Amino acid sequence: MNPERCRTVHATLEAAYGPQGWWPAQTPFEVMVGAVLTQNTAWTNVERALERLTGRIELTAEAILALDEAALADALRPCGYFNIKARRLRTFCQGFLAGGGLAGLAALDTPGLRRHLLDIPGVGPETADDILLYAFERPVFVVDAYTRRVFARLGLLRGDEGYETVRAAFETALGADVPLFNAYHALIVRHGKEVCRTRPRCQTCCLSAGCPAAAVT
DNA sequence: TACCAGGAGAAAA
DNA sequence: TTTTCTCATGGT
Repeated sequence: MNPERCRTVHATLEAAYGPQGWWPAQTPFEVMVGAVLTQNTAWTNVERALERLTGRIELTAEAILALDEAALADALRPCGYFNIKARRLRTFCQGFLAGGGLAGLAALDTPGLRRHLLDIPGVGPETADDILLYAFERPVFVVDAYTRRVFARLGLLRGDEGYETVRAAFETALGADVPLFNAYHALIVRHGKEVCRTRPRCQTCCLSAGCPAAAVT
């Protein structure tokens, strides 16, 4: 990843869309719950599920674990995959408490915290990195499907690289910069929603004249 | 009607 | 080891 072009893409997206103010949550724990619920799911549906859940219980690991799995799944119904997500959310809460809760996890260094999160069934690389960056403010770049799609179209990625390869490429190009990582990932998602989603199978939208990112090519 | 969404894990090849 | 399948509601 060419560092200069990597920064140019960010500047171009920021100029096009402005600050995104991520993550849309009130507390670090809400970030974590949202990160699990948003797996392969539109955020608007996650919001519905969070509203249903917080309408029934306090949003704490203890309260979630006190709810039986069927009741939890019912609350999560609007965000899809509700049976799987109920199980994953309960498992996550167990891992959260086993790690000493917010304070215990915050005391871990970033590699240790990442390992702990990845050891929790249902937490993959992207979910772990969402949590690291947006809940714990650690300098970890979040890679998602939009990142691959946009940067492949820009010719900055092949598109078939492994998760860790892409993450390392961004972190090397940009240096450890939490506010930048926070803003950049949010802008990529915004761009994906605004442009790529309108033409999901289009391979060239980021190269077209109407695309905000076209200026970097 | 068909496709996709801020993935992850199990099963099959 | 790599690819394919499953999970599921809601918006476009």
